[in-house]
Amino acid sequence: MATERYNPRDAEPRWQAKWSESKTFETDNSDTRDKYYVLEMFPYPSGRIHMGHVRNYAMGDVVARYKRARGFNVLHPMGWDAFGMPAENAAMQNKVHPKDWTYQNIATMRGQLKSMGLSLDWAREFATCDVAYYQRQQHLFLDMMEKGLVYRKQSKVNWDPVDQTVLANEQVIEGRGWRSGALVEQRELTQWFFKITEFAQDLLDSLDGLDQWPEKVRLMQKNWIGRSEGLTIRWELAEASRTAADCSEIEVYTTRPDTLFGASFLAISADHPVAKALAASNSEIQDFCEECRRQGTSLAALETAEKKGYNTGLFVRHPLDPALEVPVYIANFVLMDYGTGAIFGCPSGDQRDLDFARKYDLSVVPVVMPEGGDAASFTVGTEAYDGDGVMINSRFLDGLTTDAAFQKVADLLTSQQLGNAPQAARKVNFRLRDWGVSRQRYWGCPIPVIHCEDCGVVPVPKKDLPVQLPDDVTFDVPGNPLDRHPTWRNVACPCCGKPARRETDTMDTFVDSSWYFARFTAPWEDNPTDPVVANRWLPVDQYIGGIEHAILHLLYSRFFTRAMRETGHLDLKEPFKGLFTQGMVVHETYRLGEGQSGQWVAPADIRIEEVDGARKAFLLSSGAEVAIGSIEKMSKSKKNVVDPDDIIASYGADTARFFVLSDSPPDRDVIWSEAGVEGSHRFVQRVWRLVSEAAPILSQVAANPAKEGAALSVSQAAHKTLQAVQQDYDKLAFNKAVARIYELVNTLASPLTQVAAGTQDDTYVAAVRDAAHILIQIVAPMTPHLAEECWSVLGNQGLVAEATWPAFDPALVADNEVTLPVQINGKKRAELTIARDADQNAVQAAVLQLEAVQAALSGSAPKNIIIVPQRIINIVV
RNA sequence: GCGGACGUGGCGAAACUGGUAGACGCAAGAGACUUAAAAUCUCUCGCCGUAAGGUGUGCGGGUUCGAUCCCCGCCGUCCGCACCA
Repeated sequence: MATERYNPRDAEPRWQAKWSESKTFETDNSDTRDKYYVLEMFPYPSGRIHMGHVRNYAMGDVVARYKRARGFNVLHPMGWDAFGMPAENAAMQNKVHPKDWTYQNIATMRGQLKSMGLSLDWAREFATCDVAYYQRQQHLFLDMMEKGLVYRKQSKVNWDPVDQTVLANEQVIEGRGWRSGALVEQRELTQWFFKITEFAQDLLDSLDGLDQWPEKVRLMQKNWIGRSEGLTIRWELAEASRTAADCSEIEVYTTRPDTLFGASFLAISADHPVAKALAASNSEIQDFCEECRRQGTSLAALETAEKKGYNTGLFVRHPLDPALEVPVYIANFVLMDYGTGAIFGCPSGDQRDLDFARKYDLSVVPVVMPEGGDAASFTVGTEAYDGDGVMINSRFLDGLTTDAAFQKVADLLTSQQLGNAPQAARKVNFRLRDWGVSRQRYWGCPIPVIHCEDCGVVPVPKKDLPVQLPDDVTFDVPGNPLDRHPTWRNVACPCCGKPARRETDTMDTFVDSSWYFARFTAPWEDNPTDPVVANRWLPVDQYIGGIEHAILHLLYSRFFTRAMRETGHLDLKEPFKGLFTQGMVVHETYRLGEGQSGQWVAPADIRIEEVDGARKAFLLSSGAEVAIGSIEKMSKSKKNVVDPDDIIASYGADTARFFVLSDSPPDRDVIWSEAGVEGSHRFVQRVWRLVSEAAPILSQVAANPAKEGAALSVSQAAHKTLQAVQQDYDKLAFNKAVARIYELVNTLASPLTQVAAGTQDDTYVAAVRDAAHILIQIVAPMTPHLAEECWSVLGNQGLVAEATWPAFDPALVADNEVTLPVQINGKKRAELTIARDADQNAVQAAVLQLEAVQAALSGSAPKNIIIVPQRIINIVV
């Protein structure tokens, strides 16, 4: 019987409309079933969705649909990370208002996402640039200010003098602004900061509890937070040095107080107060410090930068022996904002210090040798020894382990007085810095404060929120339009009523994405959250997104969750219980011509042929051969992009979804290929053909699995697959689920064809219908439109999207007989099929009867027989 | 430099963390149906060998009845951090 080909262009919009009409995916906060919150990282509205989005949202959608079928009350929302620079760049280039540009992009991309058939609750959609959203963000900011989690301080920034804006480190390329190309200056600006360091220890400790996060991400965060335990030690300046330094001591942070007797110099940062004091009266020092500051802008230069120092002529006294005097250098490798901006150098125990000492001819005293070494002969030449070991040349520390020496020095110096304070203090240090959120830009959330000459920094009263971005701005002049707006920045002080001015900085867009997951739980609320509702929905059970957000976004969100707890908007610490980082979608590249004159060619403009067993690419227009290049992340510059719209238009959303979930494990990159997509499309068509051809007969019999007879194997295959796919979905192993489903379709092909031919009895048809239902339900999370179409053609009422997950029959899943591989000396030589519950003796007796075994033994007794129940038999001869 | 991950057919991969290596898909080849093509269906497909058989999970060792999996030493690829005291 002939059926029509499955036409996704007809079926997909139809089912999307149906889901929308019946509000299938709108979530009710008052539903009392167990909750499940699945969230994919929301997109930046750049203009169009790309394949990476398709993969990300397809994965989330499988989870959402699967959990819904399993009976959970699922929250699966979507929104837009809508503030940020590209909108301003577009404004400058194309004279379009950032707001218009952004909302137009959102409209386009919303349409694209809807065409994917995602089971999203669109009723909760918002964009972070919606006034309603950023008003609540300002509310949070004020609450955090009140709790002391927000403060202002002077901070060094990369300043682009042409664009008149602050640049992020990654926007500085070889010391120049990425847009303007101007030499970037280091400027001191007063900036707003979030006190993320307040939670440093907790952010670190809690990582242990995030057992559903990738180990890799936890490790990255751990390193980023960078906890170290050490000692701050005060070094007294020699009398003669005090006047020039304008102080009497230098404080140093060290994690290796055990190596103190190896100290041969002190090095301070160019920004250290002592360096500044010296520079004031010495132009050479001033020049050196300037040079140190300049090198800080170039990332590449840092790697190879030579270790340079300037001998200040100052001396400090050794804390363990005042008679020892140690020279003080200004060094280009010492950072002012880590530790105390000053270090002591122990050349024998640190490669960098050793290089420095060799360069400036400072003494190198080995103080630690590896355990079991010989103290008399141990020397350090060109390689420092920075491991643990035994103390030498360290007077009263000699013979101790590094660990014991650390403790002994720490105890001694913390109880020893210098002046009227302890000479040293134990100190835990973090690499993590406070989060600077000020951006001198228009398209962001305005920081809700007012600067008054009399009252200082005054928070905007909550009743006056939102502080709304003015629409009448222009981008024809560089700099922040808010800063030069004629009226917006002028405002009366909320305290004294005198003329004052608004803060014109806006917030880093990472702030916007640090709490959107909480807002989704009640996006209509007047307050940032409804704490009762938010606490019930959070944490997000499964968060899915790119590994590129492993550190910043996830760390900031963890911080915000803690801050929102302190301000009463939430009551939990960790926002994301499960995290999954998906791989990219990559594609071959094609290049016409070589070297400089070469041009990238889009996949759509070529055809692939096999010539003498080798794949070759040819230009469609001219037939010219095109070089097939490496497989890389899809990018506009390399033209190796495939537009999801095109794919959906020609193959349908189900094919696109199914393809991005097949083949590669979801955390690895998947290679987009035309052949692969066609394979997925063939699968979709095949399922439809098999089911629809059998449908007229299947629909006349109620589904019922077979317990015996001809259809038993059909029912067994279906129920086994059901069990396996269920486990795969639980582990997000979509590629394995796909393989299982292919297998099931292969086994059902013949039974379905036989049913269609009308050659089978009712019992058989009932079993096949049961199997078909299982197939439809297990593919439904991946190819939901196809599933609905099949479901309906079988005459079923209601939607698959609303159907309960089928239960597998344990009796059909367990085999009565097992086939065991039989090894002889570890190599497989035979198979033995035997009752599943056969005991050891029965197995042994049976295996010895096997021809292959008898041949191997040739009459003699086996040396050993290993029987692993239901696994394997190994006979050693 | 430090930290981490990975390495399996022509390709993407699987193998219940010690038990039949290569499931499933892609590509390729042969055949059936067709006037023909597409679609569909059947079969073959790690390597060497006509075959029996041998061999095989980056390379070299080790533990074990048995190793893709555990241990030691190399080689290679990718990612993160980067003067952090």
